Amino acid sequence: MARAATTTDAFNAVAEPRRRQILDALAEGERPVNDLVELLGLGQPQVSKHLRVLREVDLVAVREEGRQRMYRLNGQSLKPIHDWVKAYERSWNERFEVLDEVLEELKKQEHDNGGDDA
Amino acid sequence: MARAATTTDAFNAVAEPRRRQILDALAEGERPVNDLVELLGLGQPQVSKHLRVLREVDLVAVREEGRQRMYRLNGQSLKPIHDWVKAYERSWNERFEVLDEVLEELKKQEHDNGGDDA
DNA sequence: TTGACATATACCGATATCGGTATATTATGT
DNA sequence: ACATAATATACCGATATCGGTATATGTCAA
Repeated sequence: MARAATTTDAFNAVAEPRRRQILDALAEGERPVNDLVELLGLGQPQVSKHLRVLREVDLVAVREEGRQRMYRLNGQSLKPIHDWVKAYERSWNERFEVLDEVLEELKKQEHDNGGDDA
Repeated sequence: MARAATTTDAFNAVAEPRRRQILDALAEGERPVNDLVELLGLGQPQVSKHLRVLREVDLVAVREEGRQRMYRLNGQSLKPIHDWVKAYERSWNERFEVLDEVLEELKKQEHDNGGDDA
């Protein structure tokens, strides 16, 4: 077995920085491939391949317009990632520190009351 | 060039589901390696290797205790991921829908006023 | 010191990747 | 019909990965 395919997950697809760059660009609106080629300074085939990966995990969608393919973002497919990291938010967010202190205090009081449940 | 090393990024490290599982387990508190081996149902060497990757991107830290290595979470290293996806939150969050409608309305009014800047 | 336990590392084979180059496909304009 | 533009696909070489197996390292206990 090797590493999981990039097309397995949003997690795997988004691990590649170029693909994150593409999503960031599309966040501002629909774009044809050549726009992205210029923006990334990467070869056209490479960009097309990255877009294929993003399509396969449903992070982007395409619309044909003449000989151009207009790519647009589908941010919803990032939700699983967001949901997962969100759970760790308290690790760095000061907003939770007060709450944590309160909980700690409650726990201490409970302990001071002794273990008897009567 | 090949795919970026798993130890490049939190993004790359976390793309592997086993490693996410490990972090989830450590979120509940410090654990020795063997605990994780049981939890994941994976070979001990494999777990050790996943832990190495997580260490290298600073997602976990170790503490020696006798012949055991107690691993603990360092959630702060997930912040870059959180920050990145957070920007896309409006794509699925209803909370933003009202705001988006307002902005859309403003844009329409601006357009109705005509393009002359006098 | 000898043996058992806990963990890390070395090596292997299979595989999917990434950028590059060349080429196929489809649409437009003349 | 022909050339050109926009995009997709095929092929290549290099590489890092993942699980598996075997082994090294270090610690405790008898």
